Amino acid sequence: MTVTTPTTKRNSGNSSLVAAKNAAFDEYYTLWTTIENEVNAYRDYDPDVFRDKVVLLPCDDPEWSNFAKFFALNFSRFGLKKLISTSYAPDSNLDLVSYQPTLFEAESPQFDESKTRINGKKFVLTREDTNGDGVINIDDLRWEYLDGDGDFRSAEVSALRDEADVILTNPPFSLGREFIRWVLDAGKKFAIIGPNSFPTTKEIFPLFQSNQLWFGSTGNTSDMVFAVPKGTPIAPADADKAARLGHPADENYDYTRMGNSCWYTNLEDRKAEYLLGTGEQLPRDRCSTADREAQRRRVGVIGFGRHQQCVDGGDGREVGGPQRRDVVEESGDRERSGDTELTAGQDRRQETYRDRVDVEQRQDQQGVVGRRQVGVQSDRAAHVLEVRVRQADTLGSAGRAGGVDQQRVVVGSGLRGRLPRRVAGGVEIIDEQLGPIDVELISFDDDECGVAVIELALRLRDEELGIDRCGDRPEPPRRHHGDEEFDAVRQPDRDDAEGFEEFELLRPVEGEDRYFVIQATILMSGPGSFRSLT
DNA sequence: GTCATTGCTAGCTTCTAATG
DNA sequence: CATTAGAAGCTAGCAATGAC
Repeated sequence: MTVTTPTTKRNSGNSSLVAAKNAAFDEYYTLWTTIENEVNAYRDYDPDVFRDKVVLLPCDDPEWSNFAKFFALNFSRFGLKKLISTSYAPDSNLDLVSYQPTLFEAESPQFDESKTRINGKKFVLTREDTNGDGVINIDDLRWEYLDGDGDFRSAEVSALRDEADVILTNPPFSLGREFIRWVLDAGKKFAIIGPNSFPTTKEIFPLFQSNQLWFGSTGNTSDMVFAVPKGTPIAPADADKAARLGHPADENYDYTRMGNSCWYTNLEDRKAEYLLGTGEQLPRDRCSTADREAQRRRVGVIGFGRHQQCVDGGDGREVGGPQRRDVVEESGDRERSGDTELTAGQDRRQETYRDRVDVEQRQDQQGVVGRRQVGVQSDRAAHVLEVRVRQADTLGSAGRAGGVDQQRVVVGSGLRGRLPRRVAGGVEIIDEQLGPIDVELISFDDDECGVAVIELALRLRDEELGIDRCGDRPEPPRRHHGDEEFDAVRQPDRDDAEGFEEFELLRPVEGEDRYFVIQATILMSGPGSFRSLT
């Protein structure tokens, strides 16, 4: 990982970047919690996501990498078939200032003074209890030198890739796009950390469009903290902020933060299933990858999801936080019974449409279209899923999300007070100017209305409006402006941060040029009260 | 108790120009 | 012209404090 040498003063322009390249180092360590939170999101969706799988961690030496430590520790619990971790040769790492082999390596019989500098290493953990202590863990790792330097593009590491089912790492950002291509070329599942600018690049954006990858579940809406070797120059403000985020300098590491790092993955999480109870549309055995993939492709999910953290108790239990599978299943039951469990008398938290700023040719339409209780998750709290549909049409320059936010315009006021109307096969809301989907504030005092708007949202996704049924047409028609899709994704996350859970972006299909966002917000009610989740 | 002011900070957003 | 493993400043939201 390369990072700019921090300065205490704001540098102007790219000089800082250039200086960074010259003075860069490659010693940024992903925190255990960063990995754990993200992996928990995948396992929360599918507890067997790693079961009987070969997991490859390129460029992750278990002597320092939390990736390797994390998966080694959880090897049995996750049901891994095999864990492979490779490291990069010190002499090939031009950013590495100094290198000393660890005692672990130096005291091993296969230690080689020359190879330790010019060869990468391969660490393998299998279901074989090599030391006979009755458990499979990091102590059972076997290692050897690679023939080459451990570059992921080498033939030998590519062979390991081909053997693997899932690949996770924090690759050099400068190689991140190449790394993603390297993974996707082999058709593998992956999760990596990269800069939030990836979706704006011409290589990655098409991959988002075609649902070959999406943002991970965690770390996308906050600064990501990394450990660095003691003495690494860090801007005091960054160190302070890392400390505020729970990572003050300790005896082993200093810590810094990066505001532009996030997860990218093609692993499933709750997005598609959770929104609108997608799971209930699928058969009970929907956990098959094929089904999920088909479902995802149908709905065109991309973008952020914010998961509540399931804290790993460290003993195989997951404590705290709702069990989301139960949420969906229970919600399905309720839905099938025709009971939307609208929280009558409770907080109807009306959406306030703020920031009415007239800006020509910009519009961002949204309305609350549904809310329903989706199940009791913890001892005392019930969760309520609020669903909104909005039209996202962020015309204008890309990369100006703030501008988009500020220039939000509320439209569709002509629909105020107009309820969805049941029609054959769905729900109908007609607006002369905006077409058949725009919804303004909907009260759920009328349960039928609540049902109707849910149906509306489903129709939006599943039927003729705003759906890109992938596969038929890999390139949906797009407008000339580049990043509106990304803007649209980011927007809802800011709109209602409290309890914000998921969203789906529905891309235009042939003959349709509007984008729609279905956004879900989780609210929680305790006994006798109703509050949002923060 | 209520309102105004101040201070802090999480979560972003904006700025920048060398480079290929 | 697109891109850049960046850097750090901005601001809404919140809490603390003070005035009344």
